[in-house]
Amino acid sequence: MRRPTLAVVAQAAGVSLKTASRVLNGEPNVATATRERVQDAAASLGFRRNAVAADLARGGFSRLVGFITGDLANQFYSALASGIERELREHGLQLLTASSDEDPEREGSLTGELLERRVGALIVTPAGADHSALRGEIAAGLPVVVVDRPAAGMDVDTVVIDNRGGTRAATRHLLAHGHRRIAFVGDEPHLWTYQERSDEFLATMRDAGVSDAQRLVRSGAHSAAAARDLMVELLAVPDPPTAVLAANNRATVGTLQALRDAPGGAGGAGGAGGRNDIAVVGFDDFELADLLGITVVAYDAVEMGRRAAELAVARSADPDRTVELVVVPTRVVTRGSGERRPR
Amino acid sequence: MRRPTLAVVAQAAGVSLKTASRVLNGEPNVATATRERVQDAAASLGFRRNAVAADLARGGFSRLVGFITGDLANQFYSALASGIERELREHGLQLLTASSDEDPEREGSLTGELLERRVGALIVTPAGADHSALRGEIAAGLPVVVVDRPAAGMDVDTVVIDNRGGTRAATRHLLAHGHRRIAFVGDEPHLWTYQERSDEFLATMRDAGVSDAQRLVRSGAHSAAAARDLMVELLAVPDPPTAVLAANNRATVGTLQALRDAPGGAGGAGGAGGRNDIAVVGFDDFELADLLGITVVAYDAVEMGRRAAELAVARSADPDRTVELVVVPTRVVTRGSGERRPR
DNA sequence: CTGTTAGCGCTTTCAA
DNA sequence: TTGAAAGCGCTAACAG
Repeated sequence: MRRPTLAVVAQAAGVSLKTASRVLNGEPNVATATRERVQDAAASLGFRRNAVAADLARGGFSRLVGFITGDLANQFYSALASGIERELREHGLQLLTASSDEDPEREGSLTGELLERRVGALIVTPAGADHSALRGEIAAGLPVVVVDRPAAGMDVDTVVIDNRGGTRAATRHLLAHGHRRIAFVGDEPHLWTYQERSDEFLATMRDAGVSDAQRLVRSGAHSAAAARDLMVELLAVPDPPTAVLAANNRATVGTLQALRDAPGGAGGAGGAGGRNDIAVVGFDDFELADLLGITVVAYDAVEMGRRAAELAVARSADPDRTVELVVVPTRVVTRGSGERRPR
Repeated sequence: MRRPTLAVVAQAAGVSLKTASRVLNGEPNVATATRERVQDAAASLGFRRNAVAADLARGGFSRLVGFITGDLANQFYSALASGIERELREHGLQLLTASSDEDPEREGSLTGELLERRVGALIVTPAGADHSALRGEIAAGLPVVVVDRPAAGMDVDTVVIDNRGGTRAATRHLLAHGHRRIAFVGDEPHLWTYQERSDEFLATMRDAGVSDAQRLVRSGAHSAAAARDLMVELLAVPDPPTAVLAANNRATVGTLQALRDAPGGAGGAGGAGGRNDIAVVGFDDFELADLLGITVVAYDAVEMGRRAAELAVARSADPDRTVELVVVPTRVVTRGSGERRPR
């Protein structure tokens, strides 16, 4: 597939290459007649400017922004991508996505590939703890924005959820409904978000005078299945919980499955479970939480992506601006499951 | 941010530009000593090859594949994107995504932008009916693959769901459980998927001896809210339905909301609704359908994306291969809601 | 208003 | 085994 070049268009229109360039880029100082001649030629030849060549000529940078994330099939990441893409588009930039599958090594090689593509900026949800590759690029002046988890020890623009605020609000919500025995079902303990959320949970419980909250804290709920197992176990401990704070959406699903399948409880037929006497609040909103009547800590993931892209654009424009930390607010959405009182 | 170029590396290594190029591209016929010298120089200078320049020199085509879709925040599309990206990566290609918001005009301009970026292929979920822009590109030799909906009147590689097969299976499933009064809640009537599904629904009903099935067919359920309204109305007609086929995931959600909020029925407390005597089968699987006990027609959206990317790659390799139509199979996943019998 | 002349960073002949 | 030179398609001065 051979496309007509600017030179061909220029020749067809009987003008110089530069004049054709001016017309096709909408630059001023071209006679109307000439302009039309060029436009006609371009149209009839089916000309499309070559953005690759243009970027190269302009100094080697493309109008592409890279986004390296865990997996686009995950709702949270795709919401981020959607927000990023929207914001970039406002600035005439395009989004280049790559999935790391949360594998630090893969993240490294993807970073390399995107850099070879000369992306103008990079947005990353860091999988690993080693950001040495990125550090070099940042030092070299590449605008980098980190989303969802901060990059330890790096002075870089960051967008994160208000994990502590959300956890505190959720915990207080359950406390306010009379619960004292509250379980916490969290993700892998090495994750930053786990640490933030579990820490704040314990602190809030302590402030409320519950000193042995640690007793009902569990980690490892990276999948719904794992969460279910954890919840099954929690239901069997002495002095079992009357309420649960599920610290991510898979934890919430697993928790609900365990409660549904649990024997005893107040009965009830619906999806809310066999143990629908136990209060549940989930971190992360999800489609159908409404239908299931699940109270959650919600936040706007699309907006998070948008803010990240905004930071990337801002830093491209001014490499010397001070590093910014954006904390996305959360809110408790009450839908019933979190308002049950202990019996 | 000024990056070292090949020329700089070559100079540092004391070789010609071409030799450096050979080394960095892993080409043969370079003395081992020379090779090492170049590699050292590249490493210490932090050299990264410029893929933009390389592609340009090689003939103007980038190793990028464009994906134009409705909205990445939509689960279905992001699953497609995930599958596409995975497959492309196998072939050393990168994914460039753009959201059209289902706006044909926007789709057109995005197509233009991606073409300017000289994508090597284009994967599209067509929003509009006018594919004239694409047609020209295809004629010019650009590999184009269409996903989810066929592009009317265009001879192009296509990946679609087995809409008719899935609908038939779902309808028969409900018929087999004794239902005759089955409602169909579908998307916007102008959508190809709506037509396929509603057509097949009516045909299957007719085959089963139900000639007035049209009576309970509704369209316009593009959002859950719209679907809910439609279902509320359906519950109020004379001889109301004893079962519902919700023809997309938003329709399913809305239907369930309407059933939950409906007065009367067999009672019950859970998310399955106040009218949990009415059977429900949804087209499209969704997270938590399991928890809600919803029977659905499921298919693998990630696999759809993968197949689409596969076709794009195949056509890039061989522009003259015959056009292919991939029909992704569906299966009925029984979870309870579709197995209720009419009372 | 319009054209000429150099590149951008790399690949690709074709020689040496 | 290595290198010199000529582009890829476009933009960016600087002249006319």
